[in-house]
Amino acid sequence: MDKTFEPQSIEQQCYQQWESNGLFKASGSGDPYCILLPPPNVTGSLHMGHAFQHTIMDALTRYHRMKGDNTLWQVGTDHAGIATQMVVERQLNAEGKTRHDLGREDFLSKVWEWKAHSGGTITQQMRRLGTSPDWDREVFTMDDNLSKAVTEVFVKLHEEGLIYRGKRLVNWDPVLHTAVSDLEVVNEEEAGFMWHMRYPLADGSGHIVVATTRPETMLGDTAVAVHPEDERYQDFIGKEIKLPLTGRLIPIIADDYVDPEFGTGCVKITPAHDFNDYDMGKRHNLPMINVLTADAKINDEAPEAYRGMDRFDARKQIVADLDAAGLLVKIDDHKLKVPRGDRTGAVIEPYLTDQWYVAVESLAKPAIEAVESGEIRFIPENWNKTYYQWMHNIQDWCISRQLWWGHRIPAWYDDSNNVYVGRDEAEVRAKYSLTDDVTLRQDEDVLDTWFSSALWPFATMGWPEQTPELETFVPSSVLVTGFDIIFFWVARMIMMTKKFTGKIPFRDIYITGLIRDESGDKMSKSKGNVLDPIDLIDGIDLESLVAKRTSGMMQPQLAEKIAKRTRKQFSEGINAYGTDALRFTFAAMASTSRDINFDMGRVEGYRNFCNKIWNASRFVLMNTETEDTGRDGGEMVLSLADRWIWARFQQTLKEFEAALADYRFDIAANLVYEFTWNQFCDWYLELTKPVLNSDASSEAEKRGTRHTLINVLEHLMRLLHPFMPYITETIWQRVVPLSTLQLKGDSEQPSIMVQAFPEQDASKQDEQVLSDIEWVKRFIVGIRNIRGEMDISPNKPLNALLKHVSAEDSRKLDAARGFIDKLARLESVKVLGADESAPASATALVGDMEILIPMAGLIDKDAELSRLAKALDKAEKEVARTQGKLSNEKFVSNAPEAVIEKERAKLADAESQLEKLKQQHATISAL
RNA sequence: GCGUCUAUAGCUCAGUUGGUUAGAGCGCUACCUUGACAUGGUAGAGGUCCCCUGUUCGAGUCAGGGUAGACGCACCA
Repeated sequence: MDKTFEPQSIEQQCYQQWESNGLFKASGSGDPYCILLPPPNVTGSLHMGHAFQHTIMDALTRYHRMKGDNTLWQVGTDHAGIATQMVVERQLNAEGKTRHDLGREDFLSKVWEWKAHSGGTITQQMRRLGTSPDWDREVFTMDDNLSKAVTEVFVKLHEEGLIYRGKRLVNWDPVLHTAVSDLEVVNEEEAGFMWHMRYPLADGSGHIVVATTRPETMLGDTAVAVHPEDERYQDFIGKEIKLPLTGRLIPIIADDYVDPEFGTGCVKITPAHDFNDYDMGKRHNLPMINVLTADAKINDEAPEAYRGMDRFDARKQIVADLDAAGLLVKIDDHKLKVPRGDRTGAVIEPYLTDQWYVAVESLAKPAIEAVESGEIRFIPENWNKTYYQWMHNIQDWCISRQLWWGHRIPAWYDDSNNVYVGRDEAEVRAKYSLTDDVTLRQDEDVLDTWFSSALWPFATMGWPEQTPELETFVPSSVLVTGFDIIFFWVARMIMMTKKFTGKIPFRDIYITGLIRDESGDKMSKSKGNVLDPIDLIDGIDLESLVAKRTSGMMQPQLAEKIAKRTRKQFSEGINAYGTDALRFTFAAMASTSRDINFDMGRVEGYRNFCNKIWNASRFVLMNTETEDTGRDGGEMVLSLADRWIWARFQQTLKEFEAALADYRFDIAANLVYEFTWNQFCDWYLELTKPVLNSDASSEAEKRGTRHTLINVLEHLMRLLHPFMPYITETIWQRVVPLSTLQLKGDSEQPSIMVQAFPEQDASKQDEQVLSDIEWVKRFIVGIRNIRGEMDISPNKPLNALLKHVSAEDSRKLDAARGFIDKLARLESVKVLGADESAPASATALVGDMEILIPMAGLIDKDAELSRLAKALDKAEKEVARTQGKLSNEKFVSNAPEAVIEKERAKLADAESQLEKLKQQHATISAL
């Protein structure tokens, strides 16, 4: 084996082996365990959030597969209507064309072409991460069977009246020329203005001043509203205004909605361009005048002067014209929330159009109940509050999009615009008895991408066919996802799955935190702080990293700053840490926190951990590969250390599985890290050396230790495998032939990933052995302590004297003498009788037992005195603390007996220590 | 406005139902090339658990109030 772990030399080959041997498939036996991959956009490439979530999903999948469950990780990608269409349109634009030049059909075949060519990026990257979904079941949301499910759901919901078409105000993206749902609009506060404009009364008797942030919409005003009880405006209610620039007459109305405190207390009402005004327009039966075109230019409803102007140019012109007419009162600075499309960043317009909607109220009810009843569980639990809050106020879902790429709406119109919904044109004709002479044209619109995503839990299992998978893997076991798509996706899956299968889609919803950079900022291209998980695996040199971070920027002026920052932070580029280190980092960071600041230091630390595992394995193999490990029988004697490491392994295993059951991957990761490094490497491997290297040990003892070394390592590899698939597989391949494991699966090409997870074995949990080794450790550490602080070379053999040795101490000493001599490097150990006096010595305490290292020629008096002073101080504080507690009458009468007992024991310990330390201090001082 | 979350070592974070002297990794200090590993070993330093008040025998943990920050939903034209 190489001296250091080289991940790149093993990973890819390892993965190909697993995939080509079909090891990712559900076994078909055992309890079903299923995870649905949140389908990433085909346009996407793997980011840190994916890598994090995929690590969690893969760890769960591998763990349950090894536990013997019938484990399926269902994989697939999403057609991502808007995102994908934008990518392909951008390519066309670069050639100086638009999608309209190609026409719908040709454009769509271009998109399919793009998908075939570039759509596989993310799934290839997932393979680099070592993920183990069943690739043979990979699904694309526009596959035929998925499309069939989409149509089926649409038709059924329509038949039940839960999908309807209507003319309403929608969020309109004037760049994309499509409606978007509320969720696709982000409202950010921006600096703007409040214009105060004078509206003259029609009878010339005066005027009223309205305040607005959007003066250009005045072209579509159909009323001015005041509060019914606003004393200032009582006389105006019912009068008419002559709307400036248009000359239209509009009424002054009274409505509770108006806040008299805000602005002037008079609101211009534009029902076709504002959601609140729309409602008011309905209440008062106001006309709705749409003054905008689909790309947000002024349309022909407006006076000729403004027609064809962009909305923002029109704003300037209208303000100027009002000013010129003496109607502009003032302009105040004003902060306002500006709605922008989450894809385009364009300012969204409320826009009056015909769209398709899902009436969600009746679907929401059972979806709320599924969580309230505990049938579906959020982890961490408080996310259910977010869920309820949204679900209780849920609005009808606008599902039609004026795009080309997506599931086309299964609705047809005749020449009189009567609408017919059905699975296809033939069915529509039959259903509505339409003869062939009636021409039908299909609705041009497609469905919101999230409509098909909502069907993911059952559509991927073959619905509407009644398949065995549908039976077995619905509900799935756990959904692992980020909180950003609870509404977009999670809630809608619950609604749709309940509706169409009667079952819940998943039992647990594990909501992960969001990966941010090391100082808590969101990773974004414009901040230049994005890390590519693949770069952490393979490494990247500085120049390539800078180039990557500064290329293709929306705002090129930021490039210089980003380059500078990158050069400072990664002066050496990024090392190749390997997949296992990256995965382990994600696992270790997966606490309940909602923001996770990604710290490169952690990856480096866990890369070192990989190396530690690698070298520990080298040590084990060096001592076992050409030796008898007891596979074929032969007498074996297990040392105290051998029995201890098994007991310690069992303890770790138990806690590890408990942590996984609670989705506490951070705890699980820390447990195995601690066991591997601090127990197995630091202590156990050292404890085997005295056995293996000593002529005094019998062949049976050596065999027992070799057997333990190889088999604990083999168990450890299986324990670590869900988090670190590559390194464990690689080492395991070398280790398993020497172990006594009963192989599962293909015996020609065995793989760790289909072996059984280590089993908890109560018979190996041995408290006595655990406490014996703790005693040994304290003994050894005590001596090392003296060496460290007295500056005695670790190589110098020492002679130790022991005082106050109990029968129990004596037993432990006998059992562990070989280990202690070697690890503490002792030349001799002598137990002093009660009446024997000791020479001046440095001391260490192990419980009541005192270890003395005679100072003659070795020890610096002052150093030992200061060491003792420190220990004395500690002991004194402890005595004072416990005494204080125990002398408190209230504590003694109120605290549970066990707690009091514990305090008493602590006090006794501390007092006896203090006594010994005082004596020792006196002895040394006297020298 | 309604709701959720966060604040612990220089940095990034753990700390279960209140009960040892509050932990880990990284970083830092000193020593160490010892035949698994310097991506290592041994020893060590480092904390007003954001602040205040309360409940309790006992609070990092519970309650109330504040401060600072993050996020979600709804929004006033």
